[in-house]
Amino acid sequence: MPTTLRDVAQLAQVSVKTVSNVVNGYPHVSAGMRRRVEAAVEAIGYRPNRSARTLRTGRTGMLALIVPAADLPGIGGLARAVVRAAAGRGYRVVVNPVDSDPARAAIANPPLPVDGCLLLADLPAAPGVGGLPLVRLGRPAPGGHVDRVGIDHARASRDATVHLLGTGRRRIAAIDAGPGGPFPTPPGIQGYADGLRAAGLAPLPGHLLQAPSHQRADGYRAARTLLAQHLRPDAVVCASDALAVGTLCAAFDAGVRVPEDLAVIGVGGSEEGRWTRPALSTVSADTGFIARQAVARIVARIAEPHAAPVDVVAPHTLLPRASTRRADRSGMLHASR
Amino acid sequence: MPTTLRDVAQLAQVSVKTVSNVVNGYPHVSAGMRRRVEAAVEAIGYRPNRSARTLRTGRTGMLALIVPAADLPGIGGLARAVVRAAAGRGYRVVVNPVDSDPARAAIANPPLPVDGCLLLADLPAAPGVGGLPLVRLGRPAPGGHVDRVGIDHARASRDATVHLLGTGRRRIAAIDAGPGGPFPTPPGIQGYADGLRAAGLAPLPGHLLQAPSHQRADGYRAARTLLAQHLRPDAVVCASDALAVGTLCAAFDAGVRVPEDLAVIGVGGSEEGRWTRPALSTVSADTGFIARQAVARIVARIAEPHAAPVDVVAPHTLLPRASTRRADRSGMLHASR
DNA sequence: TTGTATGCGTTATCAG
DNA sequence: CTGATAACGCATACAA
Repeated sequence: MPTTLRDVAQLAQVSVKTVSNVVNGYPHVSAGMRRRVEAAVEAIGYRPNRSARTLRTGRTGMLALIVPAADLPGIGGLARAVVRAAAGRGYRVVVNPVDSDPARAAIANPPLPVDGCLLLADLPAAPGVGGLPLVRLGRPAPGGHVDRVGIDHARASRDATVHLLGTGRRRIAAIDAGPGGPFPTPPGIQGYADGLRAAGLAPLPGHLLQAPSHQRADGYRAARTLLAQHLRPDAVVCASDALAVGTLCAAFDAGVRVPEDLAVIGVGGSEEGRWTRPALSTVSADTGFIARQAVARIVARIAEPHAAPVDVVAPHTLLPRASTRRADRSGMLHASR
Repeated sequence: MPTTLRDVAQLAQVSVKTVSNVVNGYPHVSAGMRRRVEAAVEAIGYRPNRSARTLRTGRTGMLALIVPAADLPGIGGLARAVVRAAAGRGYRVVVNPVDSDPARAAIANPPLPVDGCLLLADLPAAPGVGGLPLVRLGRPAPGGHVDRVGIDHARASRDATVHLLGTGRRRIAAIDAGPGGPFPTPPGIQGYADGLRAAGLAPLPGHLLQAPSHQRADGYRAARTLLAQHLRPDAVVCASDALAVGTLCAAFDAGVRVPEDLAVIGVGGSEEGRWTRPALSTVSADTGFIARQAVARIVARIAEPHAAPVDVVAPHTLLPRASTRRADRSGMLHASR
């Protein structure tokens, strides 16, 4: 027994069009009429039928935020930021967790009645798949020309590396993750190597790891490998906070002290990193900025589907915390100053 | 230029009805016809319009999972479980993060075109708000008669308390959280007190804390208060993993060793609890069970809106990890064994 | 087994 | 400023 526009019209003794006008805030309605209709709406408890509205207008007023289904640090914070940013522009957001593998299908098969998609995570996705406007969050798509909003991961890694160098570390390792396919060099590794080179150093053999994905367990495994090296690193740059959390655990389990024996830094600025002990140093992405820009992008893309793709680089900030604290009394080889 | 059923019909030289039949898997269609139509569908790239379908049938095939917008441990895992369980019954799930305060409005104002809502978190919600079928996940609603699926929190707390007693702890404190309003005694506190009583003990004054909400920071603050007590507890039962993570951090920052000086246990069985150090002991809820039952409940509720509300109690398991490990050599007062 | 016709609740076009 | 009316794309009762 859903109540319709006609019911309201009947009760208020007006036409459907008038009710529609009132409901949609059409300006040219007399005040008296408006109040009469509003009273009827209230009395009968009318709620517009979104499906009918969508069918008619072709717009849903909803955006999908597609995220990996795994329980990863940082997703919650980004989701909240996106919801807020979208609300400011009259859009609702639904979050759509997808398993990493069938992801392609989930996107290609436009499952949700939405006006556009925000795609988080390193999911493979051709531009405009499903015919839906699409904006990537995070890393740029391997080859495709798609709108994208995110930090410069190479620079983030470089900044992290420089930070570690500044605290006296010299044997710095790196863990990146993601689909390695079309990438010549993963940006995390690239920036790390740049940072090292700028200091006249070079990555040691076996100090560059590429994990399959950004799970804490991937970071854990990679870190174990690292810590088993003959020349054990005294610091690790992780491409995400998830990897860094895994690294922290691996160090603890191996009896390696953080930050005394090993400094660890992540990328993302996730909430979870504030709640590890030692607290996790991280290169924090400005999620508010990313969310606002992403929403602005997708809105623009919806309006102008064939415009040239834009790449928005979000600012990042290094957040030094306990996990990279300078290790003054440790037996470091080249401790500076 | 969206392609419609008519376009397909025209191309395949059949009626719309036939195309509809094929698309919807109607059994009585000749094989040849089916293949012809399918070819046309493929050729033209037809995708059914969900809004039109929903308008016609009144069903969206979607469920909303309403969660708190905060970045909390455990939500991701539950969301994944719900998505899977729903997929098994032909439903898609959209996750809808809501800020804790305007939550009421977000629910009352049925925002999403869905057939039903699964409501996580301790949001206040009258039964059938928004006219949508509703199932609560987690704690039972204060007074309302609503379907609900979740563990028995009192028993979970009791089990946790008994576990701590079994490891030799005697000065056990408890931290619960949530809207305290209509609750006579929060279930977490209740079960904890029961467990203590069964061992002939009683809660010490100042050892029962009620935090405003299940944030890590709430746990942190409560734990600080606890650790500042004259008679410092040697164990804490937390009503959620989020509170427990905060407690872990508070202990670390205060120089209190876990588990030697303080045992900590949470409730939830979240992924994050596996990645703290020491790893967090927890009373793990069977999320798969909860998700399946919740979906079964909401499906039943959609079919039978006026049936009597059901309360499904999910099984829980105690997962002992390092954070409650028996402290053999510590200076405990009444160490048993 | 397949085709025709109707209406789901809205918005938009056009007169009044 | 307001009212009648035609789509929007689909599923279904009914007819063939």
